[in-house]
Amino acid sequence: MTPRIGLDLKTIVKAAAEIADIDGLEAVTLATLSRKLNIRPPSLYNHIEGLPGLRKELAVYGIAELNQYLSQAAAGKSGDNAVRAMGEAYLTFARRNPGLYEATFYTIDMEDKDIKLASEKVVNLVIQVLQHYGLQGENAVHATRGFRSILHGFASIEQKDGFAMELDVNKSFHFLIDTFLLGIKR
Amino acid sequence: MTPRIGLDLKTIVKAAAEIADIDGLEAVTLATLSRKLNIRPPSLYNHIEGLPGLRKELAVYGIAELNQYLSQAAAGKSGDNAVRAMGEAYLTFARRNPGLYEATFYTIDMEDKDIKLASEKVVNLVIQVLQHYGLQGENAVHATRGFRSILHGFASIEQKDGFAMELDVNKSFHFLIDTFLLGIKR
DNA sequence: ATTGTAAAACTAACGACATTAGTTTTGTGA
DNA sequence: TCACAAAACTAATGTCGTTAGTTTTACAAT
Repeated sequence: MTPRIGLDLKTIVKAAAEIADIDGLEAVTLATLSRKLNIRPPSLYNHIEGLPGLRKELAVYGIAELNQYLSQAAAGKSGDNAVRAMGEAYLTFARRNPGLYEATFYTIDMEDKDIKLASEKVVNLVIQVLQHYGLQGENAVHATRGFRSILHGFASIEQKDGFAMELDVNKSFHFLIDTFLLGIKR
Repeated sequence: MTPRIGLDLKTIVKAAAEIADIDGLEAVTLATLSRKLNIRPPSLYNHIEGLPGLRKELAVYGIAELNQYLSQAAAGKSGDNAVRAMGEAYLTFARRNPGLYEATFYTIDMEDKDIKLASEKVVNLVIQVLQHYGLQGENAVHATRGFRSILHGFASIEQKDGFAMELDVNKSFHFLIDTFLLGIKR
């Protein structure tokens, strides 16, 4: 006896992502979300574990989406081409989904199994691409951490309007990726 | 006729910074802050313009503190030594003041005069240090943006416990700085 | 010492929010 | 048609930010 089907988690999380992208991550509340879905706030508790649960689901969804972007960008490429493509894809994702991107690193619990699993996929993808440079053992991890730092740092600062000057931001990004590629071939 | 003196802004902002560093930036509310200061929440409105105003003051204070760290680190040094010292100082600040550091880039209004002023000081300091490498015009700006991205990205990911593996985080940071220094000497 | 004054701190109240408890609705499978 | 379990609901509570209006209080001029 399968009981009635109401909202499903995917619909809820996507609605939350829309709010985050349009009005900012702070605007994602059980109140705004329930209004968008035409239900009363307590009904959400049938699907998520309160506001913290919603934020977690949003983070998992965002990390999975980011992984999609990166995988597709790197497919069929290697070396500098792959690295550049992944860099572009990362920035594109962050620009197209500012709120969802913010959710992927704001108030996330790294101990959580789902978060861990989704994150590992991204890390493994980057490690795989960087293997082309023949980095030995520890250095492969260092390089991966460095690449993530560069991408997140740039995307994050850009999102906060942190690049004050007029100068073309895309050029700055390419400069940074090139600097990384040069430095990595030590 | 100078009226009575109550709390001053510095005391308030420092108390807020303590809450942020101990319990996280989210825990900084007018309620928790007023409890810490032994006053009622509405009294805070005599000093700050609500919660948004408090967050702004916290950001300005944090950026100024960061600038202190960086200035002292770079004093008397140049080139790679200065860059490395600033990198260390940046990370040290973020580690010692996690909540305050987060406040420097979370919900900040870059249009705000005070925020702009404090930020420019940091940017100018970095530009000054990077001049040693003889970067021409645009490239100086690109390099500055890149350095900021690296530092913020690394500090931010580390703070969220984003570096899953056991491998020494400090080594990763040095690897990244070295990569940047190598790449910058193109 | 006394007193006026302006800032600072207060009480009271409101609306928005997350959350819990308990009730009603409803779709599906038997 | 009907049982039932999930889904959605109403009602209520406590916390928060904020506003309005009142009281307190320390300093400065008398």
